[in-house]
Amino acid sequence: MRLDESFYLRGNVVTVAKELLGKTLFTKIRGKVTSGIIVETEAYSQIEKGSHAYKGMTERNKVMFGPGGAAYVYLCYGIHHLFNIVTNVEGVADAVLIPALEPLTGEAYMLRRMKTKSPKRISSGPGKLAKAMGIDRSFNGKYLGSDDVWVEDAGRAVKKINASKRIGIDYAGRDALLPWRFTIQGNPWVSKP
DNA sequence: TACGTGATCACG
DNA sequence: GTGATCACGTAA
Repeated sequence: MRLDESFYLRGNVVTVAKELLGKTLFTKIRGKVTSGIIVETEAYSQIEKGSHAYKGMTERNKVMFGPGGAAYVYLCYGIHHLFNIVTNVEGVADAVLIPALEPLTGEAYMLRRMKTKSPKRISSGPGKLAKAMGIDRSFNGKYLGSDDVWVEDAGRAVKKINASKRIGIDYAGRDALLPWRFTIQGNPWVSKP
């Protein structure tokens, strides 16, 4: 069953980040459907330095200030696209980064996008995930109820969630230590710590 | 451990 | 305008 906006509009981004584990992310691009189980998430809140929204709204992050349930996609280091899901109500800029998933359907399409024949770790890392799923900046601002990108609850149970500090935000000082990275413990598709 | 790569942001 | 910076990935 497809998640609707009430899932994303909730006020606690950490809760939403945890509950996204085990859900299935889909994209459909020019008729090509790919999907994967979300095995890793990172929560970002407007009130801490790790978030793009910490210093207020800019042209890049304005989607984060809209209502939950939109995709926030941006280019990082000039090369990689990173895929986030905006949460919370309009005016509060919370978001969940999706760094890794376990391929489920359309793996052949993912391999072609990655230009590799090895199925291993094609989506373990935020940049690789976006590339494998065909996500680029044209997805920025798209609502997750659209026909291009959505999340479904397949009723998959998550046994144990592991919490750790988020990756790549050392500049955030004390906030870099927040244990807001969540992974499905033991899942081999989780990105390297 | 080093660095490619280009949009973005905070200055003027 | 311009320069520093950046929620990564890969090679070595």
